Amino acid sequence: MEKKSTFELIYDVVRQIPKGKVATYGQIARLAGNAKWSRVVGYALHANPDPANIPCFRVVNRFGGLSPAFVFGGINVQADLLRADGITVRDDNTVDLDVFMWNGL
DNA sequence: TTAATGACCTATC
DNA sequence: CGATAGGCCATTA
Repeated sequence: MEKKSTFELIYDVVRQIPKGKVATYGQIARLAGNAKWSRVVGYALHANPDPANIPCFRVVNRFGGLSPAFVFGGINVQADLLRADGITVRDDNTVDLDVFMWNGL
């Protein structure tokens, strides 16, 4: 039943995000293979069927701002998780992409 | 089945 | 340089 759907590709990229770094939807979409999956990427993370291996909290938009709706338990929790990874989360739940934007190994 | 929406980005004027 | 518009894929109703 699983045939490597777009979600799998997106999850695969998100899973490659190293600790202490964050990736953007567009970047993930690009690494996934198509730079137009940006929307589907957000959808995939929104579905987040495997939050255990899909740290959506490490995924931020182009502005470095986290999502308005978190699934792990609370958006403020995400900021805490990012901080636990050594990431600097701003007061507005924004991350410094200039320092943590994952290059995409 | 069709239609509409969505945690977005990129390109162009 | 700055701002606007459009587009693309998948999911859900």
